[in-house]
Amino acid sequence: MIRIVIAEDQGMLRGALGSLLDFEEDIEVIAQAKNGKEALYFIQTLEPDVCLMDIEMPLMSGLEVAEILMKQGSNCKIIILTTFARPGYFERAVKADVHGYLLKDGSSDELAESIRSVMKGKREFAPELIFGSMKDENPLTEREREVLRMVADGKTAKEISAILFLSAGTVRNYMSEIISKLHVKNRIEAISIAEEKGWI
Amino acid sequence: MIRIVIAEDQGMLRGALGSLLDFEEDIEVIAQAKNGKEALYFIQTLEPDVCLMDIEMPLMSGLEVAEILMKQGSNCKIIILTTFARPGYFERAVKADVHGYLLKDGSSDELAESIRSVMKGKREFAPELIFGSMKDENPLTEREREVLRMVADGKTAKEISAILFLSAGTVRNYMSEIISKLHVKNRIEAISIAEEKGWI
DNA sequence: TATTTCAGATGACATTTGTCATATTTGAAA
DNA sequence: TTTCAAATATGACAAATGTCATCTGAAATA
Repeated sequence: MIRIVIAEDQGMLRGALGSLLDFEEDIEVIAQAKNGKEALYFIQTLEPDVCLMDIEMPLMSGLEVAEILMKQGSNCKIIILTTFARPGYFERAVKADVHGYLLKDGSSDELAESIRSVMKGKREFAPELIFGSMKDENPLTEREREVLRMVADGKTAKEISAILFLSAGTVRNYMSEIISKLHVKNRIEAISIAEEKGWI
Repeated sequence: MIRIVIAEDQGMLRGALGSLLDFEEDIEVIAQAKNGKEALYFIQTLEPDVCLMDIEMPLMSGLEVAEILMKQGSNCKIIILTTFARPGYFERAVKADVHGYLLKDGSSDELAESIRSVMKGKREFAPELIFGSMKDENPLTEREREVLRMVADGKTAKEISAILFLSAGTVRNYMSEIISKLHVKNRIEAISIAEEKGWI
């Protein structure tokens, strides 16, 4: 019997997947988490074989949970299940040594098959990701991402400079560099692109 | 037997809901649409009793489909099933005379109950919506929304003025007015707020 | 009819944003 | 050890953005 935990913040999908996977002869859904913290807790206390993990969840993202578990040397096999094929997310997931990265696009039958496959030690990655993975690397430095994240939050150069203890001019330079690197014409486009690619 | 069509672009949820609702004794899922156009086609040709409709879908939004069906005097009862409790969406849905507006947060059992209830002529609205509905009205005029949508798209005042045959100054005035109405400090915050509330 | 409202425009102004050249320091890589 | 990239800074400038007061003409409405 494969013991699994489902971590997914959208109630309807969480419930539906839970019911459907529980119908499978060899799979048992032992817990359902609605945010990252719950997921971490369930995995640490229940030690499931597999965790089906959404990325964008409240309190803690699925990627953060995977990274913590890796550091702790957990034996639970993580399968990321998400909507977006963002290269940034995928790369981070691979680095966190997840056993699968699937898109919320296939059927639940395929999902059950992937779970069995992962239990046998295989890795399951959505084909869309394999091709889109190596190209489209994040061209931004850590500092630039930090700045862009705050800009995306509506902060002005001056506010950011105060938070980061930089001069306002430096913050402007970063934005200029970001805009140039992303080949866009202003900060708003930069935000769109970076969010779309999962770079910030 | 209640004949239903499911319109939902996310494959996993569509499939899972389809399977689960089909397990119900009195419900038959006769078609699954993955975008608005398909949904419209299925409803017009198959004449289901109920359509479970997502809002944000490719090609045509669920709200557009509902509006078209109302104009055509369709008998199919529409139940909107969406993630966001945006007052803007809700208001539009009510005007399109939908029979239900539920959030993707409840369980699939509750969903089945709501479908039965709607078949009996009742209207099913998520309680979160009822309270959030009348307040938080969209303060923006049509023109302002138009401008803000383009700004959110990364366009500059000059580009927008060319598209709308306005002067660049007028576009700036609109943005100024928008920023003031939304009580924010710049265009980026204005975009965030308006998108969050479903105003653009 | 008189009044108000709305879309649109202008001009002036301050502020913010984006670009560029250039410089220093520091740590990592060759 | 030299070299290079990253982080930081400054100053100058152009362009875009945000604010305000004011104006017109058309449409709605009291």
